[in-house]
Amino acid sequence: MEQLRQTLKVHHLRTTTCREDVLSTFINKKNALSHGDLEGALGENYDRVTIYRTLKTFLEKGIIHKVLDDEGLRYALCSHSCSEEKHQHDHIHFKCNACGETNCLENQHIPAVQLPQGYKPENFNLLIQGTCPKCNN
Amino acid sequence: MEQLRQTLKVHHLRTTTCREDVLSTFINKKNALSHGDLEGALGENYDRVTIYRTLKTFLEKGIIHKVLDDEGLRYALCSHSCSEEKHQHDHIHFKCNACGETNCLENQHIPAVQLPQGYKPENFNLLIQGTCPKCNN
DNA sequence: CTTTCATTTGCAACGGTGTTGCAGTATTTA
DNA sequence: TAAATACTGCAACACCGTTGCAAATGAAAG
Repeated sequence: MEQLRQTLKVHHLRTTTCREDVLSTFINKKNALSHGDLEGALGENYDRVTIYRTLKTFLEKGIIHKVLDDEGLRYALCSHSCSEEKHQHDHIHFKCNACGETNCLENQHIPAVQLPQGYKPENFNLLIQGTCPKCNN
Repeated sequence: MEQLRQTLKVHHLRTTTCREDVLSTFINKKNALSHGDLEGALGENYDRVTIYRTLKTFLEKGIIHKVLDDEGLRYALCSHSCSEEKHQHDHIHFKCNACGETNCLENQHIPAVQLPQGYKPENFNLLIQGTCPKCNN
């Protein structure tokens, strides 16, 4: 709770109940969340637009990052605290086709890829789809 | 032209001008296309909805596949003809942040990833963002 | 504690995306 | 050429994400 405020303060954001709630939702549910998920969880307390703006702000400040799967856009906490200037996201996301959850695989890094001449890579994003341990029985 | 019809026939689709035009657009422009791109190119001739349905049909038949980047959804031709049953897409997409184009890197495959216990992968999707050869000067 | 100022929120409205139902049209097959 | 089937266009709709503006809230200073 105090830690939430600390996180917001570090990123020069005012502490508001919406931001606290969104942030703690990300921390509690560990998987990636869509705007719709958050609206489902917090929608009675906050306006749609406010949640959109909160996500946008968190994105810009490097608190969360985008996660893409074939169904659309989600967001997940940045593990290694990213800054507004630098986002380093060469980690892997796993989407389970059974339960639908998408998770970051921490500590897993994307193996080096040999690109053809002239390509200058800056960001890597690997999405693996399949079945997760929970659903794999 | 005759080849287009052949492609449609192989997948048990009726040859219509819309399908021919959409397919030839994919073949001519080599990069991944969004629905909006196609609507821009063909929108005067066909209804929005028809283009959506054409894309959906091509997806199901394995003629095209989805390409995701942080701006949304695009589609690209399947190189190794996929079937309705099996889609194998362990190739790499490169999105240029300068010109905005997204391309499939043919012949490039995603290196093996060691997943934690219990994860059963089925599909791999690697998006690399950076600068492409055309823009890299 | 109160005042002030900047930031944040809620509301209303809007454009874009993608889907569905249905009637009419085009394509295939025989 | 006719009949059956598949495809298209139109209208309508739900959902996603954004913007402008007025009101409310938080931070900081007196």
